[in-house]
Amino acid sequence: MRKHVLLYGLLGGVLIAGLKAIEYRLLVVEYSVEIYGGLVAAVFASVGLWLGLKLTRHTETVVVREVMVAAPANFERDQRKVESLGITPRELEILELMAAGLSNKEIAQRVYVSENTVKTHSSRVFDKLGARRRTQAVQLGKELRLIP
Amino acid sequence: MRKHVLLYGLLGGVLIAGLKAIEYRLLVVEYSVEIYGGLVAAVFASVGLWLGLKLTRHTETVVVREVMVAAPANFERDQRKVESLGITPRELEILELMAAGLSNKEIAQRVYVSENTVKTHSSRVFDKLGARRRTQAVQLGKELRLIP
DNA sequence: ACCAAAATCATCCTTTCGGGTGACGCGCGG
DNA sequence: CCGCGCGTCACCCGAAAGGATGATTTTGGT
Repeated sequence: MRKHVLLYGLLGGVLIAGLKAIEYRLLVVEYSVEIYGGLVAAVFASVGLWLGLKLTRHTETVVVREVMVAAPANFERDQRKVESLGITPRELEILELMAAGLSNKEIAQRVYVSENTVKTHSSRVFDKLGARRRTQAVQLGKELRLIP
Repeated sequence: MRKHVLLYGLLGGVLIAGLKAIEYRLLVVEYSVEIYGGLVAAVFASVGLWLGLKLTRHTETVVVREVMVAAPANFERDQRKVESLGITPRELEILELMAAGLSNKEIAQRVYVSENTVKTHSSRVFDKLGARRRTQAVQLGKELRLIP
């Protein structure tokens, strides 16, 4: 800012000096006064305009417009809760399939493991979520933003 | 905008004329040239600066930031689907409690009926929804907007 | 290479679910 | 009055789910 003012003043001085020189050289020319008056006007107007623009260039008003967004469209897993509960990726996967309404047997076929394995995973999930039934686990999973 | 330009030009003309008059009146004064040059400079600089400010004052940058707003707050039951599926209010109630993760026994205690009754209700709901498991029924119920 | 976590599978046992069936009472409309 | 829809309840049986425990294999990081 101060730089601008100094520059401005300096520029003014130089201009005045220049004009003075011009004045003596163009004394013989008629309307020299108007000419250099116009010059001065033009230059300073330009500089002023430029300065004005410069000073307000970054005066942006940020308008935040809140938009209703379909909530279920963008689901973001709460990774912190997942970690704090110590739920593994596989367990999360089984939980999702449970939420989709699949039985243990169907889940087993889907992920190519034995039904026993699915039961183990689900048991662990229930334990970590504090759930006793799969419907409860699903409900908690959705509430805690672990699954969509 | 054009108004500004015209005003600017007019003001320039007036100033020039004024200066011309001043010039003749102050001919005797030394440095009259510098004085009115400075005047011109000052005036036009001011005008330019003012114009610059004026032109950019309302340069608002509209930033649309999509914000997640509590969307699931508004649940509207699809009454048409409820009727078309022939689901009774009581069945819907049991379905909601199932979705909350309650067991048949817990539901029975909650609504003051026997567990057998809850089982018949749930069986009917499964039949009407085409579900084989309660988790599936819950999933379908949410999908069809029968329950929140 | 080694350790810990994760994933896998199994077995035994209990509880819960779900299907099927039958029955009873109540209220409402033909 | 009688039928119908709804809500209620019961019994049986097989399937699915859940708890407890132990074991083996994969995998990821130091």
